[in-house]
Amino acid sequence: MRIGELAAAVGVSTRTVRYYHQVGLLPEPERSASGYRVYSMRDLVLLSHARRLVELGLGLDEVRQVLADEEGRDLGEIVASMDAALALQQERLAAQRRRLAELQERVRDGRLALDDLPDPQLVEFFTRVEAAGATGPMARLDRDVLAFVPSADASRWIAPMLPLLGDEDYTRRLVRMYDEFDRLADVDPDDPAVAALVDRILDLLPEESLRALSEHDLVTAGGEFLVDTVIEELTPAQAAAARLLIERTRAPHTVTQEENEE
Amino acid sequence: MRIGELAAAVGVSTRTVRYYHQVGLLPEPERSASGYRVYSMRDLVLLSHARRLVELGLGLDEVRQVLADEEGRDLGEIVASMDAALALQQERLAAQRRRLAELQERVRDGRLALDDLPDPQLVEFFTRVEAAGATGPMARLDRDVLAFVPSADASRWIAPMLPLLGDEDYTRRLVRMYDEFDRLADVDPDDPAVAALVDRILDLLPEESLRALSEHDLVTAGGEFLVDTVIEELTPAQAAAARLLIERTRAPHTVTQEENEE
DNA sequence: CTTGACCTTGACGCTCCGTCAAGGTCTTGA
DNA sequence: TCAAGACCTTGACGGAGCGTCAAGGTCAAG
Repeated sequence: MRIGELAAAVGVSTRTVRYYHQVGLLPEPERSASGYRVYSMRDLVLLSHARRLVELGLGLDEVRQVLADEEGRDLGEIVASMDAALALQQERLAAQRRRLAELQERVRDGRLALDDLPDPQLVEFFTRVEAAGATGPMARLDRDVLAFVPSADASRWIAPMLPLLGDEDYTRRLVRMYDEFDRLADVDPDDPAVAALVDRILDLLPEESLRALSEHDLVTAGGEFLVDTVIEELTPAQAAAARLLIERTRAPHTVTQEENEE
Repeated sequence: MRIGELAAAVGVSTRTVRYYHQVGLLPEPERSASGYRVYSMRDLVLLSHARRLVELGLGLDEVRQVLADEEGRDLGEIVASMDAALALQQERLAAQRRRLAELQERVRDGRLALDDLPDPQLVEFFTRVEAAGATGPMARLDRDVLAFVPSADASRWIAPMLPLLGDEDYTRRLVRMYDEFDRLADVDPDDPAVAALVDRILDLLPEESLRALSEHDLVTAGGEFLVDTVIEELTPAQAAAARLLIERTRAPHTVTQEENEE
């Protein structure tokens, strides 16, 4: 039997057989006068045994060990650990399919799949706010941040605002807020418009949102760097506003003016 | 944000991020004066979105397509086909675990895991025959052949002999048969011992086995080459015996002498 | 100023083979 | 008998998704 026949009989390629010789998984057989490999039934059995193990998922070196160990004693252990690994994979697969189903659902009814917010409440919030006209850089940045922050935190922050979106006037003011933040871009950091905007924001956001933000804020949620990164993307005046906002939410926000002396 | 922070935030290595740039999965960000890559929140969101898709099992080029399609319209299709693929994987996993469980069982009680016969009846047959002393080359070859032939065929051939193994005398004669086949090695192909052994074998094997062998013989079961290969492993006299045996089982074996004029 | 933690590009390694390439060999049919 | 076509040989590269040096340059802290 030559290599092609052997390979065909077991259902692998000749390259595979040669590779198995190369890595010592199968013994090199005798050669014919012309240098061809000549195989026997023994090789056929060895190869098909090896393939069974490979197809069960063992790596080639594990197979080599099993084939080398005339007893194959610890094959039991190997199999047991493989089974454990498979069970774990099954769980992961099931979890993946669950997530896929979720994603599928989101793709179907809400069409924003790309920027993939981690929570349906966030999706709803930004869908509505963007529909109302908040499409500038600051709205985008806000959305990006919320897409990254753990969704439990983010929704604690956003959820209290959802009912308010029924009020058209409120929504308009939210949009204006984003808008004014954008327009802060070219302003001087010491301009009173900065503090004024922060005041308006503190006024606009529901208490619960502010409390959620202060208790579990960006620093503890996303790591220190997150705040820094966000602020670095802003112009100086915008950065000043952001820092001020954070500081004011951290202190009980009812006590606003006394503590801030800068 | 520099590459290390970005990577840590998303939970990948810096090498991964650079690789994603290299393959165009993520846009190269701005560089600082010193050449460091500087990332923004946008990149953070893009990367973590990409990772979600990768962890769901998409290949990197699929992820690139999804990210490139700003709309991501056919993401629905992709997700659907992925789900199908996952379902298929789940089935395969389940099947693998079943096979693993079988193997585990075989490893536990019958310890012959190495030569891994495909059928418990074959295992029993050879366990008993070898225990009775058939350990020579011919017995080994027979086992190898049976290990390779589809197990349904092989067991149709072997099963009728199992009950006979209860008879010690019968078993002894089986062992002698293997033995004599081995001792045919150095004999001349024309020696009358060849035909004599074949007669004894035909006499010894149960009719059902012979019928199974003739109806569904090695040629149709394992392919032409199998017979040739086996015969090439034998000495001339053994080969002659094998050929004679095959021929005699093919013809109704009750009519033995008349047809064979060679 | 030195250390140590980062960053840069470039290159090789890993698994399990697939896929040429550049030959030599065997079988078959005209 | 000779050519064609199917096989065989070794050797080398490719590839998916990064890990892991190597040989430098940068940055913050002590």
